[in-house]
Amino acid sequence: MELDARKLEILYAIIEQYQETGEPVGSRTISKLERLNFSPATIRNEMADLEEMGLIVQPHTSAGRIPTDKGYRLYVDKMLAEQAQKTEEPRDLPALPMQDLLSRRIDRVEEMLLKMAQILAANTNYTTMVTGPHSRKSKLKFLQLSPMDKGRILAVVVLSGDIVKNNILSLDEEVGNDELMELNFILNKRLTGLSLEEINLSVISELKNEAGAHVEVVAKVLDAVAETFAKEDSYPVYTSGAPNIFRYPELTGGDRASELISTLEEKKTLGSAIGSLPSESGGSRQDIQVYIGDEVPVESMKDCSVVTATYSLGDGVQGKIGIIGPKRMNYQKVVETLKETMSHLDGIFLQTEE
Amino acid sequence: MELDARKLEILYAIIEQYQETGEPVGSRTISKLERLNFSPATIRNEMADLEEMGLIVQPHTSAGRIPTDKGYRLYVDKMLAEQAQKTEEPRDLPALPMQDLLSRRIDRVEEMLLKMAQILAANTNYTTMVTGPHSRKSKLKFLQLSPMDKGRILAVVVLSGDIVKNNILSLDEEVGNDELMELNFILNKRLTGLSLEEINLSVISELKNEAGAHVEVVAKVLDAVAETFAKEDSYPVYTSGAPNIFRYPELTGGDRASELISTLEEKKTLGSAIGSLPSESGGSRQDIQVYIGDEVPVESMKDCSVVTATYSLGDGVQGKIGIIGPKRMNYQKVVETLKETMSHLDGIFLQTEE
DNA sequence: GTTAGCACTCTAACCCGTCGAGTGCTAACA
DNA sequence: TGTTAGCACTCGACGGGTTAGAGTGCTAAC
Repeated sequence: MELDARKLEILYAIIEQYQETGEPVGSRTISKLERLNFSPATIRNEMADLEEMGLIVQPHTSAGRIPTDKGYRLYVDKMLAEQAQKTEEPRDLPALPMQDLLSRRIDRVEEMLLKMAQILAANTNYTTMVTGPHSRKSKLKFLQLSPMDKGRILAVVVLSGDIVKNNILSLDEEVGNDELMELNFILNKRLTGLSLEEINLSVISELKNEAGAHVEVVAKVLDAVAETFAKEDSYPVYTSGAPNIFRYPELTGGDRASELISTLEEKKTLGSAIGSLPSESGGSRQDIQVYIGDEVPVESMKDCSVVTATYSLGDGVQGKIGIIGPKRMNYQKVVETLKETMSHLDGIFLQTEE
Repeated sequence: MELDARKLEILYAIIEQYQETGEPVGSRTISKLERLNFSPATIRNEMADLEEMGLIVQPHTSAGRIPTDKGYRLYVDKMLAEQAQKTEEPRDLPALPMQDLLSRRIDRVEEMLLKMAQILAANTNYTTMVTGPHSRKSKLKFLQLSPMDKGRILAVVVLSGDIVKNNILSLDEEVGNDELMELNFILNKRLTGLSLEEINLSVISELKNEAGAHVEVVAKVLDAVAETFAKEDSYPVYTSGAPNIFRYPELTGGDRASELISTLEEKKTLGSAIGSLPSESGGSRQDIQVYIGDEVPVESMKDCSVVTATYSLGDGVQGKIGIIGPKRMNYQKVVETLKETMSHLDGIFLQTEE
């Protein structure tokens, strides 16, 4: 079966119509379009072919057609190819209010990411998630021990990408102020610039030697450092716009809504599922992936599509932004919005890193 | 109309039955209970009286009865009074797995609160929210400036209650390491132990004098301190168990589910609504409040009940824990669980503050 | 290759009768 | 006087039958 230009036109028309209404699209509706001014009967013939090719289906006999995953895939691939062509976008989308993010003093990356998730959710009417920045290649930028109370010190650990984490350490022994300064110096000297793998036994034993009496402190600090590197909770996940799923009846039937909301609340699972998706920075500079239906690696999202982008803070530190919506989401708008967001982010980092 | 003991018994029986099933309760069901072994007709007479008193209603003619807000209120007040009586609880509830929290090194209060919300949600099958600790009387414990990159320094601000916040400050001028140490010393000397109100103009101008050339740094640090004190985002709100609302059909009909989830996602609004509830630590030591239906100060929760407890980290630093469920929630269990949680918390803080 | 016509199918909406749960009322009973 | 049995009544839930409308596939004509 040949997939000629007209069939494609019809497929796209069905997809776009279905995106708007969420209702199966009939032949009459299509035949009313200017660019496809044929009689319903003709359209029906073509639709039968499209169905045979597995691009559309009928939910039941005598209903209109809706696109299949395969149909969407065709549509999306075409669109992505076209987007790659035109380097300069007409940018007729309403500009995102990202200026806020830009102009604000960006002191905590995490806060900015949450804000970004919120803006994206509000603008797209889909659900968004952002994984915090992380990296295997991430390095220790510096660490700082400060006295707090009797018996407790504050250890601040900073990784590349400005990932900051505080740890309050309770000590059994008493450590004087000067000694703490000394420890600070030693620790930074030995550890700064190292990645997690590079902090091996030999480094540790050297450190312990130098630390002299304060082995306990060193051990606890190293724990804290390890924890900062560790995925488990230095891998925050921000979500926003969860209630948007209620806009799409096909996502809220049965227990689906409950399952989706649960998945979104379980940020750890979500983060590792989405965060570990490959970021094939192969071809284009813009690294945007589209997962449709069954392609989504999360069980409860098999009725959804997910569009992800990878952002990068330099030094190999990166994270993912995901937009989660119904399979009939407006891929075009989502992809463009994400691209725009990525350039904003680049702007911010050029400015910050300088 | 007299509200005698038997009427009360019947009311309680209706409430308890309705808690289990969520279905209107008929006279036959009640008459089958051992302690109320009367004929359905007798029960019906009593029920008619209870309805006249506004304690129960029929959703429609010829349906069973369900409790009104007023009915619940009576029930809850009675229960709270009884709880206040017996000082020693039999504690037949399954123990909460709070040991994890206790045994873990508590380095970040916020993390512990989130964990607590999760445990409570999992144990009660309701939705929980916890507002982060805050206080008008909160004091600056200490602050620490450290060099990060060229032109940027890390300012760590610690308030009483171990509220820690990081701020990355971008400076126009270059500040040497020794100068930074000096600034550190000056700032801590002047500011440690002060509350937000006490950091007034005279303190600030003194500081600026002492700082000499580095007025810019001082200004930015003060900004950072103010921000840490400020409610807006040092007032985090953690929620957990949002999907639990789907267990209760009366909360998910129509757009209610969507509105509830939205409210839970808008943590700021939620936090200020719940967080600003009075914590009348008047009578009992255990400060537990129950809000039923319309008493809940959040529009989208008028079909819910909310039970709150106030926790306190000493030094006037406190926050709230809220449990959100249907009006037919198991108040008894929720109140007891909250009480247990509060004693756990007390345990943790006695240990920490020591 | 396109179109009009037609018979067919399926869903959604509606009506209607039935069933069962539950009520209120009354009259009889202890 | 409080309790109970009996009875007529009401209402929601359920199932079946009908109808209206949307949309299809097929065939024959253009």
